[in-house]
Amino acid sequence: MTQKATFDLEDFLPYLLTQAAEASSLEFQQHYKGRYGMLRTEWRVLFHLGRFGAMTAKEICARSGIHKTKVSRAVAALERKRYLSREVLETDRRLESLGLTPMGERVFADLLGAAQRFDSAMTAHFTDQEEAVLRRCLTRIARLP
Amino acid sequence: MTQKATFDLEDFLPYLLTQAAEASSLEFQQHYKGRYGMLRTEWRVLFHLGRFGAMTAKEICARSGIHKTKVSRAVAALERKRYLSREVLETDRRLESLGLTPMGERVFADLLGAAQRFDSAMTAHFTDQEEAVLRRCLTRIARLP
DNA sequence: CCTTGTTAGTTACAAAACCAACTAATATCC
DNA sequence: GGATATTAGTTGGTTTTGTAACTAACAAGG
Repeated sequence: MTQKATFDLEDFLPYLLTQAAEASSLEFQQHYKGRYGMLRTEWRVLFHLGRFGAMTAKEICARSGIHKTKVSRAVAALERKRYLSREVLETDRRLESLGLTPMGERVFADLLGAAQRFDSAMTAHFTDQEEAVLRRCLTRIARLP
Repeated sequence: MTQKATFDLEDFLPYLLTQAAEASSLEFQQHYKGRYGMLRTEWRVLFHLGRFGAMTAKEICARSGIHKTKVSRAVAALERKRYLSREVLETDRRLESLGLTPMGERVFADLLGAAQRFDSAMTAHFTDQEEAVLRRCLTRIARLP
């Protein structure tokens, strides 16, 4: 990219990314927070369990990159809401299999649909080519370190 | 974009945006946090003052979109660090002109350089065309609501 | 002027994130 | 087999954020 004479915060990619992320996340919050009183980490944990089936907290951490303390609190919150149930594994009693309850499954189905529609509405602003580039670049940035 | 059969969290744009934003922000944090003990809002306020010169807190809010309570706390923190000084305006004594001290200017110059290098290093992973699309899409998303 | 309304900025309190220490169960190694 | 180390998950204490109420200065209408 040709170098600019001035450098504003809007030219700084981490800033641009943060602004875009906040704008889109805030809007989608309405669905999981407004309708189900869930926090973002709870929604993400619910998603993983709904999408991939029962697993341990450790596996959720590995898949999502969320820290174990956040997962632990999200699991406790989802359990209080009766969206999730635990079962200690007899093969290794440190481990708990975490699974969605029928109610949790219904919430997941609802939020999954909302997420798909939200995503479609967002990408409708772009051409197929733009969207492909956007997703590719974001994926690469997310894996940078 | 052609519809996918399955929908994973990685396909959800707000999630992808958040992951990319966190990855890039975390890395750049080292500069302002590691070297100067600053929080992100402090860095952003410092940037605006360095880039555009002295202004009131209200103007920082308008330019940056940061809420006034966060600006208020960031200003107080920057003042404690002696990077910023205030001057009550006699024309309207509710207003304070906020400006960087010489030390604040030095910190700004250092961080500005770091930001430019960081940005260049990031965009080096993309073609000019990809970068243009990326920035355009992000800007549009950031202004969605 | 002098009540009423607005604006700039701060502060107080509650919600949430962060980090580090902790418990309980299992694995390892002599 | 028993001390030591690891691993899964939780909890406590501190920082940071968010929200809403607050103060001080100015503005406007009567």
